[in-house]
Amino acid sequence: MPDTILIVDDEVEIADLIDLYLQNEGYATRTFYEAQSALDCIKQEDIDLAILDIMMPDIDGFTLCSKVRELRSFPIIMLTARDDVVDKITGLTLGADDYVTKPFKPLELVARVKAQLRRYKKYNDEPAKSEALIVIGGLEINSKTHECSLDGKALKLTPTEFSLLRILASNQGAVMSSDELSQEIWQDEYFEKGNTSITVHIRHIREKMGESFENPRYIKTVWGVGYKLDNN
Amino acid sequence: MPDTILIVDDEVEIADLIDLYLQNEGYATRTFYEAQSALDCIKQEDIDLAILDIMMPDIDGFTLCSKVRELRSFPIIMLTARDDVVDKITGLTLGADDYVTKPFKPLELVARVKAQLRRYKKYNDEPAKSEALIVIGGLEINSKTHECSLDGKALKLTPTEFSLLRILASNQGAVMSSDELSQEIWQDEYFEKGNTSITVHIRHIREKMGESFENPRYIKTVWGVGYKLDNN
DNA sequence: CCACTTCATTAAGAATTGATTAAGAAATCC
DNA sequence: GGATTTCTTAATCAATTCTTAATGAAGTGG
Repeated sequence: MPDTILIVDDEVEIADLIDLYLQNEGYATRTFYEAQSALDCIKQEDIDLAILDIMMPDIDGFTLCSKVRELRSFPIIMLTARDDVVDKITGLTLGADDYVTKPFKPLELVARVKAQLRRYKKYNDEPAKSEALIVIGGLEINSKTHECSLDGKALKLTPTEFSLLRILASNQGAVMSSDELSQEIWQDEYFEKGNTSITVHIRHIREKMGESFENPRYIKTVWGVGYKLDNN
Repeated sequence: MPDTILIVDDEVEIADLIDLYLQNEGYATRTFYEAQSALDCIKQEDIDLAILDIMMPDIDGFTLCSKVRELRSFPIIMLTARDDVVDKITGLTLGADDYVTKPFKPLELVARVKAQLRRYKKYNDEPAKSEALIVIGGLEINSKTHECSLDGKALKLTPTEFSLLRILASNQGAVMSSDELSQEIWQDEYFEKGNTSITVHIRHIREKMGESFENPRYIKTVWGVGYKLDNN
């Protein structure tokens, strides 16, 4: 039995586009162009994941998200028009599990749907990128407050340094190449520049963490491959 | 087996340029200068990613994109002449996954191709995930963390050594010639060099595993043929 | 047993890769 | 708009890693 995805977006073409893609991937879909009937649907049917637009005429996505959360605990992915940080933080607080900004790439959305479903079904799976608080040994990274501390002592990181560390931490143990890291940090803009600066940022982070390249406690260099962060 | 990239652009030089670059990267290519035969190709062959020009005489790229999407769900990268925001939104809505504006830097396009394929495969290649950890007897190879251990004791392998061992392990029991191993490790660059160094790498691995050539526990030499890894 | 092939071993230098540093761009903040 | 922070670039340096080539040992067939 395929997973059922709920789609709510007042922009008909967008909703239908998502619908098409998810159906092509073998999911069952329930598509609504306004919030109220979507809510009714949730009460009656078994939904595995919801994709909610934030900007909607009758109810805004945040309210809808809250209402859904009162009823169910399946993953929620929010669609937002711009890369609005405030929206992002608010949304995560309200119970959304992931964020996609419009205009989005359909296959990326599909990928995130798959990722969320996988994570939801297997609790032991790696933590999601949107996980607010990541703790690895004495290292704490709070995406919500954008704070970071090592052994209880606050680390003052620049934006790029923070992103880099968060990405490494949320893929704990996994080796990531400079290419992958660049792509994660800068999304699409990265192609216009090289990725040599990753090593510099790594160095700065290590410096602030009091780590040396020869004897790292957290950030390890894997020669010829990339970097990884773990607590071994 | 390399990924196959479909290229459609009525400007012959552009199409051929892209073709050349992608072939140099080891991709298989199908290049067309008009849309119709490209569509036929998609129906018949296994394509992993498409690069479509927007401005074309017979069908415009948007229409082509939609038609492709009705059939397949691999990533699509669109080429646009101007940096037109409206086009971008429209294109993404229609199902393109990325955008490159002309004139573009060939290596940037290549980078985007790689990025899209990586993202797509990450969520669509189940086998890749399950192969992350290979266990043969007391030998453990973790591709994700790039760690390797024998009887619980960590082995510190160089990149090439790791690749070599991983390839042998993932073809457990099968004899592989030096040629095959070279090809697997270095993909296409391998033709530029010989493959005599395989024996040296094998030796280093054996040394680190505490194996001797006369009495190997895992890596066996098959005279006149190659090497194999098993637990007999 | 002897030529011939194939693999093992070794060591050196060539090539690659990451670290480090500093300076100039770019972005951000007041 | 000027000052400050942050980021990127480029050049140099240090280390790791790879390849080559020479020599020796082991298998193979006559």
